[in-house]
Formats: sequence, structure tokens, C-alpha cells
Amino acid sequence: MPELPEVETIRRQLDEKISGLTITDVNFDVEKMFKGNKKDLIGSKIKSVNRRAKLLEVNLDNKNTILLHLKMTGQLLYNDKSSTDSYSGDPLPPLKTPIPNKSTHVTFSFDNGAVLYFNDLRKFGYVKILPTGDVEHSRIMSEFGPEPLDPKFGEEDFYARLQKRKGVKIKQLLLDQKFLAGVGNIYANESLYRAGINPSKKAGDLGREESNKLFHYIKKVLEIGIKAGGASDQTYVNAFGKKGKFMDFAKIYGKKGEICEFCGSKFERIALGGRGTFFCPTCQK
DNA sequence: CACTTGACCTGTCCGC
DNA sequence: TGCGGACAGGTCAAGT
Repeated sequence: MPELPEVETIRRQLDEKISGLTITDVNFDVEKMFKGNKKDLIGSKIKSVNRRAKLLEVNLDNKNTILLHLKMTGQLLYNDKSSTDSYSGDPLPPLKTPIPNKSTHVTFSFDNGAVLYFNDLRKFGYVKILPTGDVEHSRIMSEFGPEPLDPKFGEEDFYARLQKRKGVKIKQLLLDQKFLAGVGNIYANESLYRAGINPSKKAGDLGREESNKLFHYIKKVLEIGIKAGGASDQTYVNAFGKKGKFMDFAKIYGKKGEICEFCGSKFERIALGGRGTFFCPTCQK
């Protein structure tokens, strides 16, 4: 799915577009993708859109919060039907955003005529309504590890956390949201390659230098990801239906058999925890 | 406990 | 062109 940079891209766009709007209707066609009562949403106004790990939190003025998880193939598409042709006054057609299709499973309508579509090919994603006061104590939110881009989270903290999980392979640890929030498979592969660390290395075997280097590159690739508007390897698009450009900056993810720019070796692919893992056999010892 | 595997879904791509 | 298998950005529950 959308990892931290992809979710953050959507968060910024939605915060800009839907904050201040009132929800007028909600519809869904797959029960398991909508947990809660839609009556708790209709008539309420959106205060802000936040993010924790890969979860979006839409805060409402009626003390409820909508949590949205896009998992692997979720998309959130904002279609601003209230935009009108300045000449004729007619509504503009939804040019940039894909129209609802068979992957559209939840639809939010707003008082300005705008619509937000939640599309999800594989139906792994979900919408969940919680009382705002329960969100931070909920199982799901309270167990996330630190936000990697939080300025208060430093390299000492990162190293200390590694020491608590000595026996786990570093790649698998990076994907553990309780260890660190928001990193997914693409950015885990990219940061390990740049830091020159073998994905199968045990967390406890990383020296302080390696730990610092990895910490640095995790932040670096996430920042590049946000600047690039996310990674569109497969189905990801932003809230306006546009692809992200991070794959133009990816050096190793998905590049099995390609040549390492530093040493000329061929990249290899293995499975770690069932996830595709790419590495340079020479640079990542 | 900690760690691994399977399940959740649907689609695309690749080799034969 | 068809068919089977591998693979896909994430996270749980269940099994070892």
C-alpha cells in the first residue's frame, strides 16, 4: 500500500480540500470495509485530516473520528463537483479524477457538492468510526512506534530501540509498525541499500555507525518520497488521481538483476517474511 | 513468549 | 491464445 509518503501526500491534499466541509451522505457496498454507523457522520463538519503511521484520521466536530487505512490498493479520490465553469456556471466534468468504478466501495458526499471516493481493488482497506476521545487509546493507535520524521525522534532513540529487538532481521523490523511507524516495503528496501546494510542482518548486530546511517537514510528516503508525491509502483494515485514520482528515484526496489551503480554487481531478490526483498550482494554485507 | 505462515482479495505479468 | 503460477505498497490471526 501506500506507505508513509503516499499517505502523507493524500493527507495534505484532503486536509486542504475537505476541512470545513459538512458530510451530507455516506454509502458503501462492502460490509467489512465500513466499521461503524454512518449516522454518526452525516451532518458533521470536518475539522482536520491527520496521519499516524499509515492511517488517516479525519476529525469531525461531533466528537467522532474517521480512521481510514488504504492497505495495499486503497485510493482516496476527491472529486470537486462544486467547481463551476466560470463562463457558463455549469459544473465542470471530473477531468482529473477517475470516475467511480467497480473498485469504489465507500463514497462520502459533502455540502459543497464534492465527493470523496474510497476505491480498493483488493478490499483490504477499511473505514472505521471511533469517538475522538477513544482514538489515541485504541489498540491500533496506541501501539505504533515513533514517527520517523518527528524531530523529537533521534538517532539515539533509534539505536536504543534496535537493542530491544536484537534477534530480528533488520528488514522485517523496519516493517514492524510497533518498532517504527510508516515505513513499508519500498522505503525499507531503499533505506537499507543506501545505508549499505544487508536486510537479513540481525538488528542487534548493527553497530552504532550503521544504526546512525540507517536512521539517516530512512528519513532521507521518506522525505524524497513526500517531495516526489509518493511511489506509484502499481496502483497508487494521490487524492486527485495523479501518480507519484518516487519510483524515478528508487535505486533498488523491484530491480532484481539490474546493475548496482556503485559496484557493478547484480541486484538479488529474496523473500523475508514473505515480502520481496532486494539487495546488492556486494554493497550490503 | 518470539517467530513464521496463511489469510484476506483481485489483478497483472511472465513462461510454457 | 490459454493456463498456471508468482507476485503485488499491509496487517492480522493462527500455528509452531
